[in-house]
Order: sequence, then structure tokens, then C-alpha cells
Amino acid sequence: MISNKSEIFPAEQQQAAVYAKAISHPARIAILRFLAESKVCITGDITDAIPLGRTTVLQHLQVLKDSELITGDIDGKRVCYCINSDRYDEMKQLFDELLKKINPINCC
Amino acid sequence: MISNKSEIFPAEQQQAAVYAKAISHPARIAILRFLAESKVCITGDITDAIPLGRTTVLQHLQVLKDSELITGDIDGKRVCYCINSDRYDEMKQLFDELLKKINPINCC
DNA sequence: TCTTTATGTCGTAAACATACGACACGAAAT
DNA sequence: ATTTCGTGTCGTATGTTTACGACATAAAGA
Repeated sequence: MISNKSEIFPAEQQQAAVYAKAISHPARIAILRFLAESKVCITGDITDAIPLGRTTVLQHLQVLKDSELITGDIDGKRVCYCINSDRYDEMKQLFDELLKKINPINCC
Repeated sequence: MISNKSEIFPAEQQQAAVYAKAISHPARIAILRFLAESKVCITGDITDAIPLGRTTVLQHLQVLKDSELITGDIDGKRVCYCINSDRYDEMKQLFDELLKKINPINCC
């Protein structure tokens, strides 16, 4: 990459892109759904639920944490991963606005 | 990548991930918005509207075409890019379903 | 104490993404 | 006829992602 020109786009578009990237892998969608379904904040159980190696799952968790869509706080000895509902709501709103703004017209 | 294990996830999650990836770059969001705003199917005008090199924009257009969110048909001598409203609606629906399914609970 | 379990870090290979210049080519303008 | 314009392809450098094994470590259990 010769230069990162991402900074030239509006902040709201950039943030939408960040969230889109976070959910741009089936494993990460699966992780989010798993976290939402298991009302309890689980830890390495995620590894059992997702058909990928432990390290890979951990890596996907890290990507989600980087996007701030989830938190991973140490709760005693176990790590408690859960969805950051503020950020999750922000994502929903950004997507909603974005998708509303884009009104496709079939022209060809 | 040692293996592509994506096929082990449900089709609907995979498709959502494909669309998310398509819009996971600010330039591609900008392109979609530009296509939606310019009611007419434009061609290389996109290059002028997006602050990136012509080849890079073409590449982003190709990514969007691969996701089938846009079409790029040759219309006489000019190429007519426009949003594929069927796919766009499918994306909206998939995102909507997905985001509805995931109900975050702050637990930590 | 020794082992197992849960967790995490590090390294690394292969693939993919991003950005762009150089070149090609046909149609339109001069 | 020659140049320019719109379009596209190819190559290529660099960075990021995905996947996973190997190792580290601290607490729990035998």
C-alpha cells in the first residue's frame, strides 16, 4: 500500500466501513450470534461453538474487540466476552442511515 | 490460509458476510452513494468523484461487481455502472434480519 | 507436587486487499 | 492520419487477514 487515503472520507462512512469489516466474516457473525444467544458471558466455550481452531477464534474475537463491538473483560479467572450494546446500536443506526441514503434505481 | 473453512457456516451468514465485505471500505460506500445520487448511470465520472487513482477506483468497482451489488454493463461505448437493486434489497433484508437476531445484553 | 484446563502470546505461511503506474485498444475529435 | 479520451488489463509493491501450531502461564484438581 503506497498510502492510506482512508482519512479523506467522511467519518460516518469510515465508521460504517469499520463495522462492516468487523462483520465481514461468517465466523465473526457466528460469534456475535453465539454471544447474543448465550445470555451468560462465556469464554472459551466460544471455541467449542465455532468450527475453527482456538487461536483463530481468539483472533476473530480480537478483531471484534478492535471494532469495539464486543468487550472481553477479565472476570476473576475467566474472560467474559460480551456484545457492547452501545456500539452495536451505533452500528445498527449507521447501517440504517446508510442503507436509507442509498436508493437504488435500476437504470440499465 | 491453510484452508477455507467458510463453507461450514450457514449460507445466510455467509451471504451477509459477503455484502458486509463489499461495503467494508469507505471508498466503496462512497461509490455506492455516488451511484445512488447520480440518477444517471455514469462511467468514469466516478473516478473524478472519488479521491483515489483511476485504477484503484476500477478495482473497488470490481469488488462491488463481484458481490453483485452493482452491475457494469457496456452501454454503447460507455460503461454503465449502477446499483443492482435486487441484490441491494437482499443485503438490506439480510442485515435487518441479522441485526434483529442479535440482541445485545450488557452483562459485564 | 504434578497434571490438566483456561487463557493468552508469538511466529508464520498462504491468501487477499489496497493502491497505483504502465500499457493496450477502439472510438471520437482534430 | 494522428491525437485524445474512455475504458480496461497486467504487473507489482506493500499491507492486512486468516488460519493454526508451538509455547507460556496461572489457577484448579488429582
